[in-house]
Amino acid sequence: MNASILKQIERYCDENKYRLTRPRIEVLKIISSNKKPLGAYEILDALGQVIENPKPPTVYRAIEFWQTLGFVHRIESLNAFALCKAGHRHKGSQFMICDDCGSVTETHLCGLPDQLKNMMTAKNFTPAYWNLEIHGMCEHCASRP
Amino acid sequence: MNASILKQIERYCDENKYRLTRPRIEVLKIISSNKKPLGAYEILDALGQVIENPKPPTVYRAIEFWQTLGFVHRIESLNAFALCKAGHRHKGSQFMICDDCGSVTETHLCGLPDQLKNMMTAKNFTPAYWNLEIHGMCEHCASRP
DNA sequence: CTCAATATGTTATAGTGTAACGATGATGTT
DNA sequence: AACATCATCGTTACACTATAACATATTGAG
Repeated sequence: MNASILKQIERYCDENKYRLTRPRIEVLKIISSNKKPLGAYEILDALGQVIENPKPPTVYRAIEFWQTLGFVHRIESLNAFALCKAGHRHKGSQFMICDDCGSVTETHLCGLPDQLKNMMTAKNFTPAYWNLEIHGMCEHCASRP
Repeated sequence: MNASILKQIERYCDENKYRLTRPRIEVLKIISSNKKPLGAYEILDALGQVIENPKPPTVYRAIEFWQTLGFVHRIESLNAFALCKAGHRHKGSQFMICDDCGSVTETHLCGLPDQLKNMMTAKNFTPAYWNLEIHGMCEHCASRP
């Protein structure tokens, strides 16, 4: 289901001379094949079924690689990582996190809301990147008995 | 300089029957007397100068207490804690984090920007609380050679 | 005073992340 | 092809962040 995104990422790396090494590919596959964000050690466990006895740095390095390229995001309040489903780089991330079922949905604004932009301007703060994590209850969980 | 905020918090706890115990007070003082957010173990070190050989749970319990009341916020992307300078509870936090000097400024919107609210509505997501951390460069650092 | 609830002290350990270093593999140049 | 160079990897060891569990102490209500 995320095959097209993976293809897209693969092509992006080819075109831009980023090396698609074994641990990077496997880590990306693991992250992309999960609906929910995964902790680094969950990724490590999964990686262990594909690569011989991997160690934490292997996972963290791969994560960092994908994060730098913008294809993986870190959900700070969960210490977890998720695939970015937007086909482009972006400086900001917004997540809706259901505290009931644990599902995480990313939304793409591609820019700070005006109200916030104004606040930055007022304080002469130059934003580089940002992350918004909204906890609450998703549609599905709200409509349950 | 944060004396008035501390007084305010003290009164709030008195009025609402929240117990102001030694570790809670000391931890709050430590957090409030620092301009920058502190890590839990930095707080622990500081606490050690006031209380005999404190342990991590002592710090984490006090932090959790103040967090629940809304007087202390956790900066997720820094694993650090800061005093909330608003005299009221709020469901959302916004921080501007200068990656150059490490200063952190909290702003108070008291509500999600419309653009985001609309997105929640569209997805039928019920927000409970949220946290926005904007990294970048502060006024002071931007105007330096 | 006594009970129940709340908070603490303490030990131990779980969970998350990184520094450091040698080995390996890719790339470009002669 | 041989070499130099740089990026990546494997591995060990450890640092940092956070919590479970249980015994003890303190508080407030009846």
